[in-house]
Amino acid sequence: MDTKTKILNAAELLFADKGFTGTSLREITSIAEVNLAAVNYHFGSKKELIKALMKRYLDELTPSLVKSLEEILESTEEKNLEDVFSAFVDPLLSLNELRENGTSNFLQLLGHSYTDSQGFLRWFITTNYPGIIDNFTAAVHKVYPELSSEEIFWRLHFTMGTAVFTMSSTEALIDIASNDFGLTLDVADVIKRIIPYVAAGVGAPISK
Amino acid sequence: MDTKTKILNAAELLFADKGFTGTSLREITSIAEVNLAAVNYHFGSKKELIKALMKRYLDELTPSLVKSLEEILESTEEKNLEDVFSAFVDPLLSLNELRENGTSNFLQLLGHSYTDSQGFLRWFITTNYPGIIDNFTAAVHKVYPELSSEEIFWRLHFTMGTAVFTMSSTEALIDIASNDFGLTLDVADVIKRIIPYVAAGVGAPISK
DNA sequence: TGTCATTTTAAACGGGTGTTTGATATTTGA
DNA sequence: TCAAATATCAAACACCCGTTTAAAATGACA
Repeated sequence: MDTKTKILNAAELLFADKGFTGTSLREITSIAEVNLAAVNYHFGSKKELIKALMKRYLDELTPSLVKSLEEILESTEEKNLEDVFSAFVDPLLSLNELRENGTSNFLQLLGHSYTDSQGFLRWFITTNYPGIIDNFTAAVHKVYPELSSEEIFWRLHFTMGTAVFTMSSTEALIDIASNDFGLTLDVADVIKRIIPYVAAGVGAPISK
Repeated sequence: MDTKTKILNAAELLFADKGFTGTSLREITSIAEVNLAAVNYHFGSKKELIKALMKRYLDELTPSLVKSLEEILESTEEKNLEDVFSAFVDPLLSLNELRENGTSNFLQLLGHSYTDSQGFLRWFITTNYPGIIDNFTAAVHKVYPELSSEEIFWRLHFTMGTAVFTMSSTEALIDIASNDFGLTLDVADVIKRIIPYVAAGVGAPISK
């Protein structure tokens, strides 16, 4: 495995767990078993490393997500909101085949992009806005025409909040679920529980 | 204003904006206009300062939330899920009267507790679990008896995710909403948009 | 007014941070 | 094969971190 990949893999592990500001380059290069200076040599800076890490997932996710949503848009069959969200689920779960814990790692990284440092959220949205948000808006509009695109925008972000937050705290929640309800759960289980929730949320009646 | 309060106010501002690990004691004491050593003198450590900051809100919020939920439990009138969530909204919005931007600050701090450092989420839940979660579960159970307490537990956490993440990114989102839809919004507007969403989410049909 | 506890202060402590340097290996292509 | 480009390395850079110290200032109370 080449140095760049070793760094990205170690960074993903640590960033997802401890956040961007909470993880040092020395921890990363130590786990990656490469020299400290390699990060700046290959990526330029810590900030660029973070972007490269997100890009590695987004390059995989965005096209399959766009395709999945377009299939709904072009389909002649009757579709409902759960179908629209299931269009999200398969591309997201396929990140698990790409890399171990790919799905939850990506969503946790996305969560840190929201809260860790100002600007990453904006960067994420602006570099992926047209592909994903427009298609999502169109797909929701198809199955729920009364909803304005403005309202869809908000409900999409509520939905992202739900997914991202849940994944960021999956470990703690699975632990609590096990202690209080005697359940053993994995990421796929949690996602299956989220779908009815967010589908109902996006499909909520329009308030005045 | 005494030193402790000056520190707490400055810490709240910075922690909410930049997270716990992203904010240094030197920034805090500089903005609070107190000596650097005052934090360790009055609070013991940075970690204890964070707990004191959360406690300042929770001492205010928990009793009024419990009371608000108990009113629904004891009410003989017919209640629906939107009523249950409105029970959350008033106590949350009243934090705005306690302190400027109190509501969004608290929710952002809560968000950082989840993602910033391992352990704070657990601390928050265990110190507030009986009061809030049990009452919420009972209130939801009253208006939606078919839902198991296990399912309610999950849907409550999805709801917290929605609220916490929306507030964590309110600034960016309000900005985008203004650019793309020509809207001017404040926190109360956003919360009003969230309620139908989360009420519908929690009230979603039970999946098999 | 003088004593004693409380609070504030400047300075230093030991250690960790991201980044840069210049020398040394390693790989590449003519 | 041998020079040129690429990659790795240990060491140092300048700076920021949370915490501690011991002296100075302030407060309360007899």
